[in-house]
Amino acid sequence: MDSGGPSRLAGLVIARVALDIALRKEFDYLVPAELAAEAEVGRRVKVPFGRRDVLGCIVALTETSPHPNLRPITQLLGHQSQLTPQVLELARWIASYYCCPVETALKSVLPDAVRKEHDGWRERLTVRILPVRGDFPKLTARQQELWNILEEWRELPLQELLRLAHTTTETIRRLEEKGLVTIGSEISERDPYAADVILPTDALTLNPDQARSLEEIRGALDLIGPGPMPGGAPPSAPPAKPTPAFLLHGVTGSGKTEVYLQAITRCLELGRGAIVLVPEISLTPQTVERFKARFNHGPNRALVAVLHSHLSSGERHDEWHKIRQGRARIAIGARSAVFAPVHALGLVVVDEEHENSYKQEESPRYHARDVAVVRGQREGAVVVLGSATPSLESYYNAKRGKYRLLELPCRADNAKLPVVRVIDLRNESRKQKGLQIFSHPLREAILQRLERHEQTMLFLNRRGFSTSLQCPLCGFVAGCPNCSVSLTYHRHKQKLCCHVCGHEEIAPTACPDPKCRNPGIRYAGLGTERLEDALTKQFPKARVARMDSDTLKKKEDYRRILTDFRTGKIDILVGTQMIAKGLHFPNVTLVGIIHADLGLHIPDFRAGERTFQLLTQVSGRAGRGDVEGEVFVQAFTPFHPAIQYARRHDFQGFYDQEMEFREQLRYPPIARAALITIRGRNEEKVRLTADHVRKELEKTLAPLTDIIIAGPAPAPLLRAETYYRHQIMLRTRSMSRLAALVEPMLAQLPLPDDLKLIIDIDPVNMM
DNA sequence: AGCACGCCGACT
DNA sequence: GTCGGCGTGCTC
Repeated sequence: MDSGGPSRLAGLVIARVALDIALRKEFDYLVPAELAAEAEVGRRVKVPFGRRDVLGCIVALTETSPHPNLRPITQLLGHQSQLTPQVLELARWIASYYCCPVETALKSVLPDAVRKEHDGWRERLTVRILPVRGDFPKLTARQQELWNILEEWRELPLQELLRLAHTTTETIRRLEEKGLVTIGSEISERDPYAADVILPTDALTLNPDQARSLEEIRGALDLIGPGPMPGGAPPSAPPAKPTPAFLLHGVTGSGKTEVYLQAITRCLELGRGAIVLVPEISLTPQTVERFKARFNHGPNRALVAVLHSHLSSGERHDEWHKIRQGRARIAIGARSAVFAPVHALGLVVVDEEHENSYKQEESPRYHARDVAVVRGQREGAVVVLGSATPSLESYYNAKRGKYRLLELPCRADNAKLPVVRVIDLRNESRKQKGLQIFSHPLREAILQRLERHEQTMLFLNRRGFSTSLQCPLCGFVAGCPNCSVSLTYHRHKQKLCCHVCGHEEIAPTACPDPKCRNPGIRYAGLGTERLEDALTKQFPKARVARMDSDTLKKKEDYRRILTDFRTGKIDILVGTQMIAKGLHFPNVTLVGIIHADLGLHIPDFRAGERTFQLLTQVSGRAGRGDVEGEVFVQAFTPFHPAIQYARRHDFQGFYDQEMEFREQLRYPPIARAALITIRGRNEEKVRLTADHVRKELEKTLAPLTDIIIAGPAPAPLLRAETYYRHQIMLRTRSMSRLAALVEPMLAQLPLPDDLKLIIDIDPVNMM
């Protein structure tokens, strides 16, 4: 072949490959004839790259390439294409919308466990009985015992057999020699929930609101029609106009999950699969169990596959393949499960759609809820977003008809929403000498619950014992050496900890300033650790447990504490926002929010929205049985709208009020935002570069008439993990137009290599 | 991302 | 005279 011109050989197959390294460039390779039959778009490959081998993914097949001297693909990985065309297209959309290289988007779309060069299947030695030919050989007692067990199981992994029969490999070898069994290596699928006993459940009776919502969703599902049945008619063409996503706004305890479950039932009846997204934190055994209990029984075992970060790499590999091979029709998982390669996708549910954990805080900085909506649209699947406290973005979309609003205004069992009392901590500190952690009414309420053997949950969104360590004589405050925050005292560890970078140091007993050395150093501010301590002192008879990321060291801790609480071994559960999510315990009749305005004064335009959501969610933990619940909200700014609307369970009121503010300042959801951060160790350099980036942006974005460029300004947390950060915020009506202009500009912008530029589209965390 | 090529300072 | 610093550029 001549080496001067492009490769253009008739009948020759050329694969365009996106490599696993983010080069913003795709490379062409020859497909050797012996691989041609199997090479398809979406297949992972190993290719030569320079003097080494690199893994990548075929993104297109062609017959021509502008490049001479193509090298051949070394190897096709796995047994089938790992990326369905739909998921590949989704990755392309993510790259263009979230301004990142396609390679980066592809990385998120396939779990690491599936991207590896070698198959992730677990092979185990397995013992299987053989049909007995001729006379049954004579066996020793031990061998006979073993045979009896094997006759019952027919086939068993060697390790399990050893455990079951209390014997050794040698005995099994004897049976093999006698021709009774074979020992072979076989793929054995891991099942992360193997140990769980899950009893099947039937559909619950819906109340009228639930039934109406379900009818609407079913209607939309029927409209997209049946999926490809095995051997049946081909699937009907997707409707020309996709159904808008549903926003299911249901108060806490309104039975949203039952609506999802019954919608999924219809989806399965249509021969289609479903994805259920839940925030990582609520991906508890209870949640998974609820889905498995409804769908994982009868002839259709392994219908539900689970994807989340606590699985081992091998478990994740196997769960993913269950979905890819069509053995699982329902994928349930956190953020990245939105990419699950579900066959004939019919329904995507995003539970607690307002949750910030759906936003990935590293590139690609996608929002799983928004990706779900886009995926649904493209694949003609129905999307249901559910929340008791929808994000303003979603509610706004519902108001202007982009989503269809479904409402569940009542609790499913007709229980009343709890009575919420707001306590003015300013008055309390005047009445009592100094500030008490528990106001008088809250203390009385706790005592009452202890007497009545009812349970209490106390919520404080701050870990540790004290927020800061201060010397009252010289004014010294212990700060983090790497970040611009003060260190939190953790008494149990006897350490000062940075909640931003994880830095820890021994807690001093005197002022560390050599000129001061004052032993009267003070710990100020309140965290969950101190709250727990105060409880055990003030209510010595109460059994108290704390749940925050400090007490959940092991995988099982979460489950253990919740089980203890459920079974009544704990009277009072203290925790951070971890306890705000989806847990329901009928015996909890009191919820106390120790410091409601903690998150209210952080410099973030969503501070009010977050507080409203948190208060509403936490309040929702109270009173789900037949006893009415009571909530005490302690606050220094009791008349703040976020607190007052939450007190009245008035989402609509909060929305209207908050939207006025967003409209005035043209903040999301009125406009869309993008946050550009420049970070580096030299603050001056960061500042100057940020100024320069702004000038470049002004030029590039001139065609956008509605653009607002704010900043650069120091990030609210100026220094984090030793890096100084300055930010520029962009706002516009059309993010896709902005992204299309900004991405190429940033890609070719020369930056000093000790600086990094990060672009975050639709940012959630402004710090 | 890696790795080579390439052009200027302190070593055998 | 050579080893080695990391700037620039390339890999189908």
